[in-house]
Amino acid sequence: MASPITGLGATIQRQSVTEQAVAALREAILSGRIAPGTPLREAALAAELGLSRNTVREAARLLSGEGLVRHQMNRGIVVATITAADVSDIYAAREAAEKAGAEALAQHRDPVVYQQLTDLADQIEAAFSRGDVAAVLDGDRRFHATLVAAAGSPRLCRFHSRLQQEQRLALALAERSSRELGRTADDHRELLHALRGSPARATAQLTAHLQAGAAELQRLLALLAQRKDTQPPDDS
Amino acid sequence: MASPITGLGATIQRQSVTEQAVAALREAILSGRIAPGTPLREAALAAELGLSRNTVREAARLLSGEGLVRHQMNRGIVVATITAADVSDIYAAREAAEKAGAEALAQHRDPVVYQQLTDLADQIEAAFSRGDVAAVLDGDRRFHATLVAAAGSPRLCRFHSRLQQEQRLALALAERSSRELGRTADDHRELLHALRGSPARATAQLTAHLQAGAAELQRLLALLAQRKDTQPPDDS
DNA sequence: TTGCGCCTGTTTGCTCAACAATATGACAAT
DNA sequence: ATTGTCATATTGTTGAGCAAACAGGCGCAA
Repeated sequence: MASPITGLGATIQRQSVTEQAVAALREAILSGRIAPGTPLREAALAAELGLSRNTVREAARLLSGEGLVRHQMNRGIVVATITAADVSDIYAAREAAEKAGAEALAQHRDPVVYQQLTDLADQIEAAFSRGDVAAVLDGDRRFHATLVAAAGSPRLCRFHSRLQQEQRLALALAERSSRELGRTADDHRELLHALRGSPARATAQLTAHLQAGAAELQRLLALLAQRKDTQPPDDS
Repeated sequence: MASPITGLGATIQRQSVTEQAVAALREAILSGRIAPGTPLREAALAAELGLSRNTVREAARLLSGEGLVRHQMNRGIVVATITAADVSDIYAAREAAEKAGAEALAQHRDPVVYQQLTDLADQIEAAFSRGDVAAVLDGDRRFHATLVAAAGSPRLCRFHSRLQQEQRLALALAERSSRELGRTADDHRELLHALRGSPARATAQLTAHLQAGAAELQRLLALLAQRKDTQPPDDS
């Protein structure tokens, strides 16, 4: 209707200051530069980001919708913290979403998706063998996101990516923490193989994969908590 | 830890003005008092609600996170509209969530949940037989919410209720529109029966139930759109 | 010591007023 | 019919400001 010339649809998009603030804060939080539990002082943020307090407040409301931040009446904004209960909840929800993807994939058997998954499994393995933890985690995220995308539901994808975001928040501190994720070596290959098989096998393997992941994250979380308890004064 | 006396946990909670505004707007939107597609003028809203424009903006950001409202850069806030594509998306996502609930239920077979579902099915039937459309729809929502709750994942529940909210938005206008939902008579009894049976039967029936619902909503939506096209000047 | 009220600085919740940038619709010019 | 121009409405964002709520320290009484 409006653009019969070329496929240039929604290419142009400006970013409001608020949106930029959201992006900046999200990045800072997810990268672990702002630790979970940290109170966010509005005035300080406004000063640091070089914008008004009102704008910061709007940004915070957006982030609150993403679950990265929590508002406490008259007490301000706090970076969300992920408890053990949250972790199991997140993984339960992920399982629901990814099972939908696996089932859809088992039906349409789209070769493109399989190709993407194979590539990602390769990338993960490569990253793993060269000890690039961040790349492994990123690959893992994309692998599972692709799986969910196979269901073809944008809302499910958004939900899932929100879950992944929260999960990422959980290990924001441990992001570059050693080889705790030893299992991820060829786990994805195995999962991919199962995804090529019968639906039952696929979902079973998926469940196992996720439960292993959840358990591992739980363990890592407990470890971190313990470390925090042992050496409270860490300021240098 | 903090309240060892009685189960009074988070009973006390104040509502900020912003939250009240959110509640008021949400109610107005879901009840159909503000039609989908309506632009929300900040100044007008501020005046009507008796608060500042900035607060309205914050509330809008919150609602945007709920998907009830959309922001368009320099063009303002618009009540979200649900397209046919959205409807199928919503139902696909709902299916994923509710299947998780059905599977969990098939495992633990919690009699309490079955009881709740039975009660709700009764309520729905009663409401249906006395022609109370709103009550039928409400019962339907609660039935499916209870099913999802059986999975025991708060995040999944929130996601599902958000989906239901969007769905509700879709038929905000048609809420009291006749007996279009004839099928809902004992459909839930049937579904409940299947939920008591094997997991396979349960999910199959659930899929059927939801697809029927989606189709019906699509039809109703098309009908409304057509009606809109036929008599554009409806102002009396 | 423990518990209590009181005071004080800090931070939030919210308002108000203002201004630049942008969109929108009408109108004139081509 | 298309384009340029312009007035108007609305948004994006700022900055200041104030009342209320919180947090922590201090002193006083039990």
